[in-house]
Amino acid sequence: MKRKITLKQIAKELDVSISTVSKSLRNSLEIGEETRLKVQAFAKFYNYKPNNIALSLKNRKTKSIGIIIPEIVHYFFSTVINGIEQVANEHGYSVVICVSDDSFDKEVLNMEMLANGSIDGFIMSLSKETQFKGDFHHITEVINQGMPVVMFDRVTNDILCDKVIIDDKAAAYEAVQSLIDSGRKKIALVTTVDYVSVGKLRTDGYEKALLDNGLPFNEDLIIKIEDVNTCEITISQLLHDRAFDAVFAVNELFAVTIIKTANKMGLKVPEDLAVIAFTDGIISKYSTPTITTVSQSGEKMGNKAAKMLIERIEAEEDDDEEHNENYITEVIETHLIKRESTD
Amino acid sequence: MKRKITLKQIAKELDVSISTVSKSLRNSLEIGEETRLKVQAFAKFYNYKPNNIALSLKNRKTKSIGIIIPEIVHYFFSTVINGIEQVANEHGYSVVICVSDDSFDKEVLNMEMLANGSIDGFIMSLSKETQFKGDFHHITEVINQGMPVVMFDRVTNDILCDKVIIDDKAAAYEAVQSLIDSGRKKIALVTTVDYVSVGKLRTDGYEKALLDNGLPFNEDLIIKIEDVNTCEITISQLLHDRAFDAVFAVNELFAVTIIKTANKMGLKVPEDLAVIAFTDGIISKYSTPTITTVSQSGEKMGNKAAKMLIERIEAEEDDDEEHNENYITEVIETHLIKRESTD
DNA sequence: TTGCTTTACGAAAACGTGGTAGTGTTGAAA
DNA sequence: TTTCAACACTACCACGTTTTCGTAAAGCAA
Repeated sequence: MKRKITLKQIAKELDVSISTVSKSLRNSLEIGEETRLKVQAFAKFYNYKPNNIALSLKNRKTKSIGIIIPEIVHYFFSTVINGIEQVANEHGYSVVICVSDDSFDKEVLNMEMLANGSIDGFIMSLSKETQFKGDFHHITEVINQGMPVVMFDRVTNDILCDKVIIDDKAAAYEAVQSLIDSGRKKIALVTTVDYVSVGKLRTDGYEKALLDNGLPFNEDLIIKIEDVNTCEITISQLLHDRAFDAVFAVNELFAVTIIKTANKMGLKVPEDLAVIAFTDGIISKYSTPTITTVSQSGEKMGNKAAKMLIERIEAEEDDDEEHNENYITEVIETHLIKRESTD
Repeated sequence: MKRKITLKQIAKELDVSISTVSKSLRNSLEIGEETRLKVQAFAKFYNYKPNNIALSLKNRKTKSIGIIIPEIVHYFFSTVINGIEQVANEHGYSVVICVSDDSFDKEVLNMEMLANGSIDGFIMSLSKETQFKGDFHHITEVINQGMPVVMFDRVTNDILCDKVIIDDKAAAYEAVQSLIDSGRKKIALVTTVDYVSVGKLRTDGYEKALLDNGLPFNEDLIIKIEDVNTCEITISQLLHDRAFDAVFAVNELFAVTIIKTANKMGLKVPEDLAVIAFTDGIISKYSTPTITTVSQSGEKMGNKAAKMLIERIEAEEDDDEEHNENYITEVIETHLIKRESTD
């Protein structure tokens, strides 16, 4: 077991100075050819690689970016990570991932842990609890320290930074409109609790689509679910009353649960009940029937977010203390993927 | 925008030496109370936090662990990451994630990138290509440098290190046995190509269960699939011939595809065809019918792997250059989760 | 020989930290 | 008065790099 070799050890072994070794390896003309080649050969033999940590300290750049997300066992978030990782890798960056578990405290802790020099910038999606509390001091702090932050999906207007989102309202509008176009009149919305930003926006789009089509906006048809386990009971109640003939669910887990509940009650999808889900995940593709969804390319979001962050990071290098704050919000396109759960 | 404050800056500002500041903050008795409190107040005000990079360099410990996996948009792997992250977080470690994309080159590149001081140890699952090539020099190299490595799920006997696996053979045996117990005679195995270690082991278990029960082992009933898209065609052909009445699939994607194919052909699951899948994922829970699976707790594997790695890392600190090489292989328990796809 | 330029290398600082060893002052005991 | 300990703090080193500056030796012209 030989620990990794350092410049110092090479220098000692070859009886030259550290600087000579360093320069030889970077092919500096300052060093005579003989010495240079000797050093290079030696370094190659011992498989010398510069120590990243030392480089980070010197350059004040870690070449790694931090990702803070609410969950990782989650189709959408893992596609985003995938997207980030691709771009990061292309640019020689590593990604450090922290899971907030939708907890405010964990989010803060994780950010503090990474903010002390471990990374060059953050890409994050807010935890539910953070959105609920509306407390973003940890993010402000990081930004004030000059560390770039890009938020995606679950964002907030209270923080000025680059953002990557989808037009949740428009996407919801489009989905509901398509249900209306196929003749549905009583469309339910199954959503999360209000403080999750995207839930709110999707609700807005739902409402607008109804009103624009002269349909009544009925509060009773908005079903707010905190936990997917309580979903079934609520749904079956309403289905029993035949209160709606179509449903727009803000995620595919809700959607598949609704379909299963409907099936149990002898209702057929899509004949008796049309279903559209937000977020195109793996369940929608493989459930029976397959589910019509609003696609929301996590990979694209990740790509874009990583590009924006790296651009910021590398811009800072040049301008040095001169970062211009014209933050941009990128909107990723969505489209409706029609499958069997609608007609 | 104020950059993070350092000991040096505090020292300068308060006109004391850097050591005084450092000691004051660590509550050393060497420093008089007055100075100590003054420094602490100042540090608190400017929100001083020691720089992680400098600490890493000094301590030769990064407090982060590297994860190399073939895919991230993958239920099993993401649960493993989740498990690792939990334990890592508890112990004050961060996780750096690299995706090999099942490519040998990427795996090597990623490992090299992280091995130069960025992390204290690896947790990894081999890429398909690496298993195919049988080239593990990059791993040996890392281990020789004294960096602990824990492999999980897709492992190899050619590398000596700690491992976390499930007993693929026994689990497959159990699944097939349960199909036999329910009266099935013609059981097909839908698996991946041979070089993936787990695929091989599961095949072995399948074969043993058949032979132990006096059933013929028929090569024709082993369906090797490289790409899930080709699955449907092959399957429908065999189903058409009524060649089998039960199927054991090595992953849930294969299983759900088989069920859908069977349904299209008018076959009923489980009446006409019983299905068991390896790896309990989200699809099995939500497909129709829900799928009986061999649960393989990724989270537990992640927990265990992280614990083993951190133990190694922190053992090295003490023994220093004295690591004992009695590597262990931890076998995580599996069990059959019976759902609707079997009777 | 003197003075100047090249060549080829070395010393040292810097990045931020933390521990060990050292230093100077004060007060009290011998 | 001398000596010694306690106190309060500073100096210095190491971690591994890169880079700037310095300089000795050699070569060359005058």
